[in-house]
Amino acid sequence: MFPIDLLDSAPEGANSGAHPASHSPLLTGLNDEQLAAVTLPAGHALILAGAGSGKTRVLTTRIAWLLQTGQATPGSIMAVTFTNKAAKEMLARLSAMLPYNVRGMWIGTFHGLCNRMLRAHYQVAKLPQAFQILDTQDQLSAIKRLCKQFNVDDERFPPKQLMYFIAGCKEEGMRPGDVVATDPDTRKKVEIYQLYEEQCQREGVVDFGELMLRSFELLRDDVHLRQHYQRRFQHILVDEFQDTNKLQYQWLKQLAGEADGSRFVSQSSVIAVGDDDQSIYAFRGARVGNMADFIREFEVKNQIKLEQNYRSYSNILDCANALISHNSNRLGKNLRTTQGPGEPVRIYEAPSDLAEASWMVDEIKQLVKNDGFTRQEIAVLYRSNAQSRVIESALFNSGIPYRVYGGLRFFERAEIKHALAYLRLLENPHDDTSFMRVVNFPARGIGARTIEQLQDAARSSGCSLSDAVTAVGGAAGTKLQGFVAQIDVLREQTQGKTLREIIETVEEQSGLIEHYRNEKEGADRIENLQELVTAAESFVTQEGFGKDAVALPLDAQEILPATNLTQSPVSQGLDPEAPLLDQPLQAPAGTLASMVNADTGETMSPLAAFLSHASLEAGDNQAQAGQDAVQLMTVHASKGLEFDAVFIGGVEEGLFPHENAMMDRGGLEEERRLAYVAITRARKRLYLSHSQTRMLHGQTRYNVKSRFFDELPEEALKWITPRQSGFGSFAPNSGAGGAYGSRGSGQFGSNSGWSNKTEVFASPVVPRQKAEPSHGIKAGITVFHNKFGEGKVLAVEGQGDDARAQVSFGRHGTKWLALAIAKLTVVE
DNA sequence: CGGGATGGTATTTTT
DNA sequence: TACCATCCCG
Repeated sequence: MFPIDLLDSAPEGANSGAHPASHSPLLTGLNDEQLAAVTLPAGHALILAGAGSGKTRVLTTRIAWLLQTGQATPGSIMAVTFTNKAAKEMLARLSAMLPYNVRGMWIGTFHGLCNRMLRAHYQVAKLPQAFQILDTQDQLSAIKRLCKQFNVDDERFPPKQLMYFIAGCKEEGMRPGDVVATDPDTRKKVEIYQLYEEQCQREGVVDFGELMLRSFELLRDDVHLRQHYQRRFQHILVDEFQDTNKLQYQWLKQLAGEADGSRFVSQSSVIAVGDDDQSIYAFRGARVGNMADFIREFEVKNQIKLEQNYRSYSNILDCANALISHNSNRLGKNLRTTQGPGEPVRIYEAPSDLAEASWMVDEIKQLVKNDGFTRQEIAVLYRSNAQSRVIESALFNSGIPYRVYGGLRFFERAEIKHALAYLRLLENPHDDTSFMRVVNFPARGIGARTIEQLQDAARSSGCSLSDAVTAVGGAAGTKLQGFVAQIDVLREQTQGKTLREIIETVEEQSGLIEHYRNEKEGADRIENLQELVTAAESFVTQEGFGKDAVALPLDAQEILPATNLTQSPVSQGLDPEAPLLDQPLQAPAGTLASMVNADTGETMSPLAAFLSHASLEAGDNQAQAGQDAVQLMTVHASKGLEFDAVFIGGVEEGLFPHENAMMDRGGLEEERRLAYVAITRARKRLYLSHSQTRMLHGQTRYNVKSRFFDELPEEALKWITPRQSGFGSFAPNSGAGGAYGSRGSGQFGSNSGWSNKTEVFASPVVPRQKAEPSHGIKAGITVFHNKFGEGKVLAVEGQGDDARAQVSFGRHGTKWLALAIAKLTVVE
């Protein structure tokens, strides 16, 4: 578990000022900014929370303060986050702070809360009660299936692209009818989007985007429901607001108030907490602009900046501040600390990616052996996953334990998905995605031919695959009916059983266990299947279903029939203002039996709840915690974490900033924010490194150091002398190094960096260019190439026919070109 | 139905 | 280079 911030270890004197309100133990230790944020008066507010400024503490303390001072009841509070991790964190802190149960409050992820709402009002939302949630994998296979069905040319319309299109539309709040399609390609995509929607509706499944959009529409279109929730949630707190997309913002607006002409009128208090400088998810629909829109549309009076940083020494913060100041259109913020300057930020230039990795390993050894750092507190960050390979192997070879973030998560593993598919079919036999996944797994002699027949039958009668099995004749049909019968038997068998028993029965009876038992590499998979039982068990008992977004018995207020909502909830004998103080701290085990939906009187089965949980929380993304291991992850994955020592590798043009990011508008600025996030992860020591050469896609690339180096304050940096051990083809000549010391980055801009490097790396491969060559091509000038267009010359080497130049062509990348062959014309 | 060959493709990612 | 998805064949 990684600490989210350092506030708990912040110096006691951080807030010595006497505040009248600080009599409450809740408020002690808060600095002025934090105190102001926590005790904000009713009304909308924006809290601009810098990295390491104690954002989570402010959020949770705010909620606790509202409750403690009687300004709010648990039922009137909603707190939204993006990740389950953040939601859990908030819940954990709150239950530690509050003397009573946090249950009554709506705390969760956007999707989790939407799910909760849709479960409660599934009829109004026109969903089956047992609707299943598709994750990205499921969504893609659903689209592939649809495309095959309708003979969509998957060359012209790759399923992946269609998925992005559909998800993108939903993020913007657009149904097929809302998309403005001017070209035939888009029209076709919209058509497929429409078909996809019909398919999902028929099968009773919703994807992540649909969860959000359907919930939004529910609020938008049902005035009683909307008013009910608006009245209920007097305090809405949004975490990581800079990451919200258009639809999420609209959803919040529905909850918060009504449009009145051109004005937006709201009775509740929306507190948006975020940091525009840490907005790094534009590529998946996040809209930083929501912050400005929020200020304008909600007529935000109170804006508070949390700029006091409790994490890093000032050299690190100076780097972060200086770097980010190169972005325009910021809301503006400067991190400060009372800690001293600390050590300088170290910058290392490696001759190759191998050498870079090997240097990191040496440095890590030093940190652990001499400087008292623990491996767990050391992180290696990189821009793209491909970079991890060399670092991993270097660490592996020197026997340093490490842990890589990312990769498949628990609920995404194939064997788990298979088991879940069976379970889903018990709940909802019309879930064709699940049907397809397991109809022939383990193998039952049901081949592609048979499936095609079945799909044809299902399509012509407009029913689900499960319902169509009787339409297929012959031996194939018998096999299909056998499968459906098997599912039916399972459903019968598991009736009234506990969740544990259900899963065990399904894993055994489906033949999954047997299948993996016969497989060479099956042992791990069987272990995972057993782990699934354990996960379900702990879901039922420990979590008590309160954690995640399932309809809770205590939420009976929400589960009112829509028709009754014309009356006040109070008239139903459900007082939304009733305090929940007298409720038990922990929900008793097996509370699910009491999960009655007041709407229909139906009970939400533990299985249904668990399936929602499995879709909404894919499980830990981090490998086996526990041992003291160095942490490897992308910069994106590092957001929200912090470490004593941080290495950022591959800080090179083309990689960081990434060349692909440069193509879209604002791409460079997002890359810079990404670098800002990376830098602010470090507490005590920070290393930035770049390499002259790098193996990428099986080709050696020659990269120039990142422009970001030029944006860092020289006083805070220390340029490390490369070691003299030889690595790769660009090993420095022995004795030629040692000239690095502390040097101004200003004297070599990104274009001239190379020639300076050659001073140190006086290798025969990259000789320093002294005399002006006759071809007139030299570093720094712009040239034109027939195929690649205009490019900047980074370096020139060799003479006569051997002469070659390294040219950076922007979107075409950086290339070495033989001047005798490539036709380069000098531009101007 | 499964295995091997082949070819296309390689930021970032949560729900 | 390395992974993957798809295809074709036994």
